[in-house]
Order: sequence, then structure tokens, then C-alpha cells
Amino acid sequence: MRRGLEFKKKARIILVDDNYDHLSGIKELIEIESDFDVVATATSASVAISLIKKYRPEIVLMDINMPEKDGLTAIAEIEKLDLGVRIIALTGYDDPDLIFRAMKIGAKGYILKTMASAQLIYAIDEVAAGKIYLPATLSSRFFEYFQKSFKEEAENTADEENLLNYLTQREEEVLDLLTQGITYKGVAQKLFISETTVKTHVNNIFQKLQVNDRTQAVLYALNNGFLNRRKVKIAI
Amino acid sequence: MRRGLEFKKKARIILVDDNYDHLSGIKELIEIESDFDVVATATSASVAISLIKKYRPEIVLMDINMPEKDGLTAIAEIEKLDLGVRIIALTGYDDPDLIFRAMKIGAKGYILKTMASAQLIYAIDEVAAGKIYLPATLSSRFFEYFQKSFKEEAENTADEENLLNYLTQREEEVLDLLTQGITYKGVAQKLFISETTVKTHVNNIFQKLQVNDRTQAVLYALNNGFLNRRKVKIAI
DNA sequence: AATGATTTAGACCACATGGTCTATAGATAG
DNA sequence: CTATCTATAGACCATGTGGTCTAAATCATT
Repeated sequence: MRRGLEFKKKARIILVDDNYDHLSGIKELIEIESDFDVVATATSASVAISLIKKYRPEIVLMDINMPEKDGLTAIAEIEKLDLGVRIIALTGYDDPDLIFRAMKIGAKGYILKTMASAQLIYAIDEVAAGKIYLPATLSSRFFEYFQKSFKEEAENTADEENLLNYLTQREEEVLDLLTQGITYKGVAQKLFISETTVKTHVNNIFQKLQVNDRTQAVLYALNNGFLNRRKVKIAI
Repeated sequence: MRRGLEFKKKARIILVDDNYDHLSGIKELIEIESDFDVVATATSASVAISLIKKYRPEIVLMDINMPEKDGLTAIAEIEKLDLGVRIIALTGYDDPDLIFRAMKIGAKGYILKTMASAQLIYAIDEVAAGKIYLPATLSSRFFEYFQKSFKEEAENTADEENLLNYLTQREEEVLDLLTQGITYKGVAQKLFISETTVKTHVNNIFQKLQVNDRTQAVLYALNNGFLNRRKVKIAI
């Protein structure tokens, strides 16, 4: 796997850190300890972005903690450019929320400044090889946060008292169309039934969901995993 | 780290797999190759759940591909019981969607049946030690899927042509209340303005969002990150 | 000083929506 | 073989909603 790399050209890297000393430290480290090519460095996110556009590096090492424009939004912007740049986030803290958000917006790796320099080189290696790199400590933090955020969501949706469960199949179909913003007339046409029948169904839905109008019904459906359950039915 | 385990009592495990041969194979493997204690086995998810309630094991090895009640919903149910059971998912395929969903609902590990038996033992070891275990190949698949799903979300929300951007502040406030299923009268009271003013705002909102009714407006808002941007304003 | 955008508000009308009640045919369950 | 549930559908009415037009006060910008 790694062997394939040796034949390739050296991966080109841009370093971004608002601390100049730290920046040159990393630069030196990479140049001495690895065979990557540091083509540019930047001390601000906005400069970094124009440098990236110019040099089209394979890898960007981005410090997250920067004044002015913070690293996370910078990463988001770079990802949006869709240049195939692979970004490694760099920070002092192992804050799970930070890690989660960085990975969410597309970072391919995440390392702490306190980590050994060998680990930094290894991370770049891995990311350059197309992989995603998270040190073990960070990946567990990531997963903790990941699962926590979804657990909260699940408690709201898959709740034991989900009124959606009381709906009949036909009522679900009607509600499904309501969640697409379709009127009585539209629903009637789509389901080949009369408009008054739709009204009956809708009224029954209101009763069961304990709401007074379509908007509330749609909101209830959306907030209680109505779309998810349709997906599941199709997927599984 | 690992050393701490030796002092503890052997971790107790329940195995779940609809294939009986496979089940006894794993059981034998664990009993011979490790010092874990297989307290029970089950060939169906529903049996597994009652066994878990009875034995309160530390670890559950759960096959995902089972007829009747599938493994994923079983995992979700077990997690809901909140017994502190740590579940490892087991399957033949490395389908990223499956992996993602398993981890999402709370699995602490995920391994393939095709993997070496040593890796299975190692996975149990890690999960028993409170960690989360994903083999390298699976974790990259997980992250790919993770990032892909959020990329799509971002493209829908942070889209360049987001009609929500054209709304004035007051219109945003009104729309915010609409997304809570509040009527004209309610909005008027909340904002201390007349009902007809609310109507004017709402009509302007419809124009700007290019929709014909509140439901569609609410759906547009929800699908285009209206709630997110309020969150973002507060959070970041 | 003037222009334009925003917020406020009213009038008027058509019609969509919600509430309630009744009723029939078919399916399902006890 | 009832009893219940479900899907269908109509009548009737009150009211909420959406469309359009007008208009005044405020505020920012030129």
C-alpha cells in the first residue's frame, strides 16, 4: 500500500498557522523528517485560501485556533472549492465537539500539537495515501460525541410514545403528501380519491397527532422521524 | 491500559447469530482463545434481548443479518434499555451505510465475519476496555460515508442560491414562528403587531421563497437550513 | 432633499382549510 | 356472525389563509 507512494511525486503541502514560530517549526520538521514538499505557508486563513488556489497542493495542514477567520470556516470554504485538497486539522485541544465539526466539514485528519512529530509525519503519510487519520485517543472522542449526538436525536424520534404509530397506512400516505406541501386537491388527484375523503383522512390525522392544522402535523411528522421510517421501509 | 483488565472479573458475553453453526464456532473460539466468559447465546434478536435482561453481560456480539427482527433494530432496543451493555456488530459485508447506522445507534464495535479470529478477540478486548473498535478498513468506510452525508446536507443548506437570504430580519422572525406551527393570530400576539401586518409579512415571505402556502414555506425553511443559521448565529 | 427599503396596517375577496356529523362498503378480528 | 376498523364520501358551516392593492411612518443611503 505505502509502496505505491514512492513512485509518485512528493506530495505538496501548505501549512497554515497564525503563530509564525510554530509554522516554521513544522516546516522544518517536515522538510527534514519526511519527503513531502512544503510549497507555501500562511499565517491567516484568507491568505491560505488564495495560496491553495494558486498552488493546488495535495495536503493542507490547518491550525484551527486562529483569530480573524477561524480554521473551521476556512476548512469549509476550501472544501467548497472542491479542489481535491486533503485537509488535516491541527489544534491544541482534544475537544470532541471541535473534532466532530472538523471531520463533519471534511477534514481528512486531525492531530494535536502536543503529539510526537513522528505522528504528524505519519498522519500526513496516511492522508496523502487517501486515508483518513485520527489518532486512537481522538477517534474514541469522536465516536463518543458522534453517538451522544445521535442518542439525543433518537430519544426524540424513536420515542416510545410516537403518535405516528397510530396512523393507518392510508393516513401515512396522506401525511407523506402533506409533508411535501401538497393541497387537498393535489392529494386527491395523486391518490385517486375524492377531495372530501382526503379531508376526512387529514382530520383523522390531526386527531391522532393532537394538532390543529397541517403545518403542525407536518412539523410533528418531521420532528418524529416520519421520513426516516419511510426510508427504513424502503432500504431494509 | 490493558493491564487493568487482568485484575477484573472476566468480561461476560452474549453471542447472537441466527446461524447456529456459526454461533457455536464463535463460542468455541472465544472460550479457547480468550479469557472471556460466554454466558449465553441466542439465534434470534428477541431471545437475545430477554437473555441480556437476565444476565446483564458486559458485551454482546450481534449479527446484523438476521431474519425476523433485524440486528440493527435489536441494537437500538438494547441501547434503549440503557443497561450499559456494549454491543459489537458483526456482519459479512462492509457496507458503509450499515456500518454508519450501527455506530449511529450505539454499537461500540463493528467487525466482519471474514476477519481473522485474532481480530475478533482483539475487538472484544478493546470494547471491553471501554474503547470503540473499528478495523482500519471499516473506519475509513465509516468516515467516507459520514463526510458524504454531511456534504450533501451542506450543499443543500449553505447553497449559494438560498432564497432565505433575501428575507428581512422581521420576515425571518415571522418565518421562525411559522416553523413552530403558529397561526396569524398567534404570531401577531407574539410580535405585538396587528394580524394584517403578519399577513403582509407572510405574503412577502411567500413571494421571496416562491411558494404558495405556509406548509411549503416551512418546508423550504427546514430544508434550507433556516434553523441551522439561527443556531449558528448563537453558537459560533 | 430625495429615493428606496422596511415595517406597519387596512380593505376586499375567493377559496382553502378545519370541525362535525352521517353513511356505506369491505376487511379483519373476536 | 357480529363488532370493529378502515377507506370512502357527502353536507354544512365557520374561519383561517392567500392574493392584491393601497398607504403611512421610519430609517438608511445617496
